[in-house]
Amino acid sequence: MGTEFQRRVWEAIGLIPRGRVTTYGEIARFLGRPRAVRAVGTAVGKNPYAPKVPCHRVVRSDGSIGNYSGGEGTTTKIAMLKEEGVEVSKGRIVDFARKLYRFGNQQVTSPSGN
DNA sequence: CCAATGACTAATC
DNA sequence: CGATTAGCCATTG
Repeated sequence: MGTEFQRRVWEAIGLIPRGRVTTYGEIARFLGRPRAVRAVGTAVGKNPYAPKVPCHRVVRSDGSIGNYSGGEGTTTKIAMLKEEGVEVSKGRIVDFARKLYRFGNQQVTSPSGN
């Protein structure tokens, strides 16, 4: 199903915690192709695991909703986000900076932290 | 392989 | 802030 690249994108999306969102750029960077945002967008759009992969948690870099292929499109996307606690106002994520999820956010218990 | 496309992004007007 | 342009990359014909 799909290519390696696409699978990686879908997997990355699966790592997004509920109530949070991420951007195509973050995913692209996570995959090691920070300039392949277009390719990421295309891959997400081809995501056959619609409900399986929380692709609705992927928004634009400016906090705007972006696009969506399922249901009523962006409307459904916004509705699902709201269900998870992500408010959307005027097509933009409310408090985007705080809702944004970044990969590699993993806290590495620094051995000599400090 | 070349050309076109797309759930994007950043810069400019 | 809205509209346009150019850049970028994987996928598809």
